[in-house]
Amino acid sequence: MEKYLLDLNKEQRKAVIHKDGPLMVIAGAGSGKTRVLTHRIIHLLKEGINPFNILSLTFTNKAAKEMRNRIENIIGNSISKNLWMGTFHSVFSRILRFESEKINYPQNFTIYDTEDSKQLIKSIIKELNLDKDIYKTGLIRNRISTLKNNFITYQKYYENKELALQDQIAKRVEFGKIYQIYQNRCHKASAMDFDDLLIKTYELLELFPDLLEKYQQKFKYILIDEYQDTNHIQYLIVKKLASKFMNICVVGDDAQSIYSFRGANIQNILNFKNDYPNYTSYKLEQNYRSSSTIVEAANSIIKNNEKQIQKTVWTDNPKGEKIIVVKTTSDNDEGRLVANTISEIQMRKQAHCHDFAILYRTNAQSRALEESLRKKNIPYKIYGGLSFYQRKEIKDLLAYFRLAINPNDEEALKRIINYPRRGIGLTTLQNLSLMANSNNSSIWEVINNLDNNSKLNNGTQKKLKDFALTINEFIIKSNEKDAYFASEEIAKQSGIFSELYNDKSPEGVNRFENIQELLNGIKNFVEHAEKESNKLADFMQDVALLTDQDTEKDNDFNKVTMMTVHAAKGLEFPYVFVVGLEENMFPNIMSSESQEALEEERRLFYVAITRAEKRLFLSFASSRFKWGQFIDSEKSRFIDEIDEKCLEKHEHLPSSELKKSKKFMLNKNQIDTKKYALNLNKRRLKKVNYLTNNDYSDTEKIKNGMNVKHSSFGIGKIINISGEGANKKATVFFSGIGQKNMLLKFAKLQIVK
DNA sequence: ACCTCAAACATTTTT
DNA sequence: TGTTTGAGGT
Repeated sequence: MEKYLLDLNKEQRKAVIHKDGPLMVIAGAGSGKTRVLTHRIIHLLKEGINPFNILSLTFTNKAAKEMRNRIENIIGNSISKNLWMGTFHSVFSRILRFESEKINYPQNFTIYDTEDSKQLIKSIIKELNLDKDIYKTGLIRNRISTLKNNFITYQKYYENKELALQDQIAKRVEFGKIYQIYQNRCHKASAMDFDDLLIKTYELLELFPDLLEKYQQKFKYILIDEYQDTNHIQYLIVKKLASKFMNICVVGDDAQSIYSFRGANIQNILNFKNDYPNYTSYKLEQNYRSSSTIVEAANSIIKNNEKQIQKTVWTDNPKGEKIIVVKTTSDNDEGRLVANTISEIQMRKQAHCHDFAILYRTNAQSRALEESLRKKNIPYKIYGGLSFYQRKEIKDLLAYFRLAINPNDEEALKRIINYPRRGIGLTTLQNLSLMANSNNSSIWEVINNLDNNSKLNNGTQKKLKDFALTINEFIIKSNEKDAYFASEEIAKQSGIFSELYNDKSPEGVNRFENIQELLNGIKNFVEHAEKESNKLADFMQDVALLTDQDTEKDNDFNKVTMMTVHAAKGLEFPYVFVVGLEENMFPNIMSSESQEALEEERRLFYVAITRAEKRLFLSFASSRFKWGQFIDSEKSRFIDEIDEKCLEKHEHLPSSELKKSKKFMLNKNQIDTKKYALNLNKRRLKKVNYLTNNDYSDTEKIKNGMNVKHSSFGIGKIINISGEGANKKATVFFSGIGQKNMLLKFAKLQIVK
């Protein structure tokens, strides 16, 4: 037997060497799902299948990368690099760029991220003069996205009475109009949102039989990871592609389907047998990851769900220690508990930071945990939240890049037309937008073809012409020079570089460093790219599809991982903390209405605890700080669903500094109301301070040359005074920060002698 | 056009 | 509690 088949168990091996035809692998948590996929691909290659004929779709870029690496290690880079491997979105965007003219898009189309989509919807709602309290941008975007994921275009929406009725009930009668305009504007901007990448691919295959034939021939073997999380449109595409050779292999676990909010349809995996009647299926039920206690606990939870494919996950692993469940008084207390436990285990067992993960239901929970870890000097990394590419300064610079590649990109243009300041304000932009809409062109086309427009005064026209000149130069540079050269030029000439360089505040310095990091990344890209594909457009192709996990830095290696349970899917850690196990939190309040939603929360919890290899810690707080006040909370029902004999329950006694006020601890409500009152008082005090300051401040006494103290900037020197009375202003120089103009009325400056 | 502060608002998960 | 929006002033 070949070496690569030796380290597989019987079932795994059957799945790997299965001949042609539809194949479904139901893989329980920790049962070696990725191993089966990679080995199957290796097996196909060994059997002489051309790597160009294999399409492997994963859920994240990271998973794709990891698979490619594993395959490369066994079979070599020259073969593995030719595999089609990536997320649905990245693979299909590549195909769409290749075939773009067929669907009437330029090759350099932009990919709008969620924020771009929201901004566009916001402007459409404004232009239509609709009530923004009824038409909430987030909701509208979600609805459009859900419709698209179910392959309901705006045309189909108009034909569907039931959907129209839903919107009538929600008093959003203009929804269809917004959807239609949104779609047209995206097209006019040569932009696609995430969902378009799927829809347009399907349309491409539907409208052009020759293309369908071409890609069916190309992708003779199709493998799909995390099949339980595919949505309807993905399902349709795959079905079309696979319909000729039927060599489709799907791997998944219905018990880990957690993305229904994104349109994932658990029916896809449950109905596989109907779609492909002559299918074969294997079940991987042996768990290699977790202690038997953890496996048993996981089983006891998931059996509460009604809808599922029957399977029994078991393990040969030792029993291990019991799962610790701890009740804490507050979210901060929970944070301290986690931090203390981590450092304790680290000392006793010589575990490394990267052995630990803290998982939570919502991103907002990271704050309290972060604070506790910082206090204990435990290094950590947070995934999710604001990723590198989402930061303002990065998005600003990227917007210039986007414009250089596709000047019709409306959202990019709006973002930077007045950043850095060049005196093109809201009124001008509104005018431009109106003109663009009326002659059905893009804003850029209006700006680029200005000839003595009567609606704009001469000064404004001059500014716009200058802007057009700049962008046109960027277009030329990005076409002619390599990505690094072009991006550096753009960073400098746009004014972003100096804008950030001159900001010497700590945040400003950080922003400047981020810009440099981006440029370094581009430099790296150019050094590794082929000559013919080292342009800025090549670099920008996938940027919108990158996430936090794809940009891991080297120095992030030995750190405690903090992430949402969703983000933890597919990962494993020796020690796992699942925090915030409270009703309305986990299960989340948004999911409490329906049985289906609750079952999904349960699957999410199942995913959470099956991440753990050795030890699992569950915690909940009886009170949590939210929206500026303490909210009482109850233990999550999921804890009670776990088999008692797997658990060891504790109540966490707060650390020493709180023990001093022990008498308050007798009644948690008491301490909460106390804290709350204290907080209120603080706020009131702030207000009073502000008022009194107004009356008795040193406003009148402050003179040029004096040293003053500011609450956040520290000591500075007055270098200029202007205005009188309430409008009296001072220019103050703070060392290390720079000059600031401030109204004395508000600045609360104290004279320093 | 730009700047500032206070009021209003908001948290589910993400390619 | 943080962040975004809007009013009102320059």
